[in-house]
Amino acid sequence: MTRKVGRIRDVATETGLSTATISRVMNGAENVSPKTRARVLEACQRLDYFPNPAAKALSTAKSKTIAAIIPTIEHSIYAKYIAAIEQTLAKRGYSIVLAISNADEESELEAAHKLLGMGAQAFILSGAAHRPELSDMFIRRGVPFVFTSVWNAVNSAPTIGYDNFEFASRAVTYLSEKGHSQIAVLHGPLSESDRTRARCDGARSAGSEGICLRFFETTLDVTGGRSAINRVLQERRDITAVLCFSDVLALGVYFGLSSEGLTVPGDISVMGFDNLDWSAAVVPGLTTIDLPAGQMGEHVAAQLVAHLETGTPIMPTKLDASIVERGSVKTIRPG
Amino acid sequence: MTRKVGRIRDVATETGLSTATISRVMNGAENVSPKTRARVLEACQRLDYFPNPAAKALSTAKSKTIAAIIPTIEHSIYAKYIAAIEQTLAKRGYSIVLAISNADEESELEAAHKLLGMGAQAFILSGAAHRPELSDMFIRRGVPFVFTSVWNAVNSAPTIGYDNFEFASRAVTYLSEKGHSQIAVLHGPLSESDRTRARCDGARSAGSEGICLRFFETTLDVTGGRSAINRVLQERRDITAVLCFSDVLALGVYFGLSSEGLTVPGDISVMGFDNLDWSAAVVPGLTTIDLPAGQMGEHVAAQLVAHLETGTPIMPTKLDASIVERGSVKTIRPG
DNA sequence: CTGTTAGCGCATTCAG
DNA sequence: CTGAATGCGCTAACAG
Repeated sequence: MTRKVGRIRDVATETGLSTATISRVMNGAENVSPKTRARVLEACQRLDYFPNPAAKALSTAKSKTIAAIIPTIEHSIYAKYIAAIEQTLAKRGYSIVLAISNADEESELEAAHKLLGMGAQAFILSGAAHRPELSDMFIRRGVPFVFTSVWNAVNSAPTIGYDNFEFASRAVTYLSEKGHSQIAVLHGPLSESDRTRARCDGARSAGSEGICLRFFETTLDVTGGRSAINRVLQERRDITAVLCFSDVLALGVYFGLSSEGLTVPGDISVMGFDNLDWSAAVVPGLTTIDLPAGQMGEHVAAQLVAHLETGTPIMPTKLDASIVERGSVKTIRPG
Repeated sequence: MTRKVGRIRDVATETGLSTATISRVMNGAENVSPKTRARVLEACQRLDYFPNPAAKALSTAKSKTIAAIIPTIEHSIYAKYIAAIEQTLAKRGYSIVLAISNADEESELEAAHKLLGMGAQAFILSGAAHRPELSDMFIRRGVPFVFTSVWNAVNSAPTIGYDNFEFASRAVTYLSEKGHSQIAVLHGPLSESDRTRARCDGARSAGSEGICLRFFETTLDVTGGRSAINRVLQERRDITAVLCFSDVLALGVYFGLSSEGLTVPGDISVMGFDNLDWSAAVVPGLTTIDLPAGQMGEHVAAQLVAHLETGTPIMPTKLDASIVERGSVKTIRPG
């Protein structure tokens, strides 16, 4: 078996030029005569030459790779987010290396270690709860990082995300304006996500004015939504609306309700969180908060690349979301 | 600003040892005295030393990185698959770099180029339709690659996946055994996926024996399922079962049917493909094909790493799937 | 058990 | 516009 791939030196001897010139051509430097450039390009083609990534990275101290550590990829909202990051990065010549922490701070730290050791130039994290060593590590090494999916003005590290507290509060307000005063709030495991905790707090903050909130924790999937709504029905038949902190939960509620012979919004109103791609297609269409997951991904990716390339400081960014009104919430008493 | 990170040489001078010894310690070589090892480790800690990934990669010609190019990440089935790959690779000290091709062969080729230039040591592709240059490129460079999500015994490249043709055929057979002879088949865009084409062919192959199949192409999402079932109802009121080549489509069918006042499986039986995590939670539970997405991810990742580390040849692997029977398919005339 | 010596493949001065 | 020389940080023989 002959040598796997050509090296810059092969191209140099082949063309009778120096490696410096080849390098110039490969990197699109201006100061190369068109003739030479053409000759080099032709030889590269012929020898199937491809600059060695490791050598290049070593020489330039740039791997063109950005790491993202996410709690899980199996919730569509994260899939959308990752897709946006990848597309944005790709457009700028960067790649994304992925790690999944399973919402565990320890795994997150380990993953960060590993990805640093893989040459990631910057990090995209999720949420606000992390091991303190995490930031320390990035700061010591001068590796830029940003937290997403949350918004925290006073955070020491830049944050690009949205205010979960506010969104939840807004959702409750919306529901109360529709005349609902007995509201069940369905949410995922509090222990796993600071975003969930923030949403619960936000809901509570809006709920104090004469409307009664009941919280139900469950697993963050359709099955969880179903079992939670069953608990709701058992405990509180006076509930008129259920706010789900994920559309996935809402879907479970739809089915749980229908299997009890109850209809949405006739018997109970349902509101979601996320605005997943199917939220418009269910019957009735799900009224939900349109989380800017895609937009967030684009923002983080774009800003991180800009920072890496030109030193532009990373701007803490607070993304907004609106409530998309569809058919799942009924007005109980007008005005 | 002082130097970002310590280098091996710093640790060497700090401890009064040679870089070779430091390197030995960092790589867990046996032939280092415990005392020396401890001293080195301590110094690494203190100097916050971390081997430079690029230098290491250059020296060893190993980046410990594997690339996956997928058509889309927004279908849960792929998310599950990616998660499995990531977890398996992580356990073995490898990372996954991701690219999304949007089911476009041209983008796929570009992405492969880019990821090669990032130092990926192996490639995980999806489907069987690719630009011929793709394989050429990998072969020339001696970069291992495998195709997934499909099964093709005669493929030149190793394949780890399942037989879409067979699964679809099996699904139709299942339905016909339940007494259904007028079946609508809902599928995504034929032009975008060879797996979809294989499934259609498979269904057709099983359909020849006195049962009538009608194919409906639509977009591969819940909305697509809804609109397709409407077309079905308009064109063929004699249909008793609909086979969806994705659970996502089936969900749309559920809602489309219910909004027409039809019930599953009372009026129409529905069968899916994928067995997504919510398929058991919908009402009625969705009878579907349990695609081994997670298993497939583990297999590919494990085999690729084994091949990279020990040269174990990659075994073409055909994964099986079973039909999980839940409540969405009714028996029309008993056995 | 530890040190010395070469590269790995490329980018980048500095000359010319 | 092009070439020669040097170094990026680490691993891997080869000595001792």
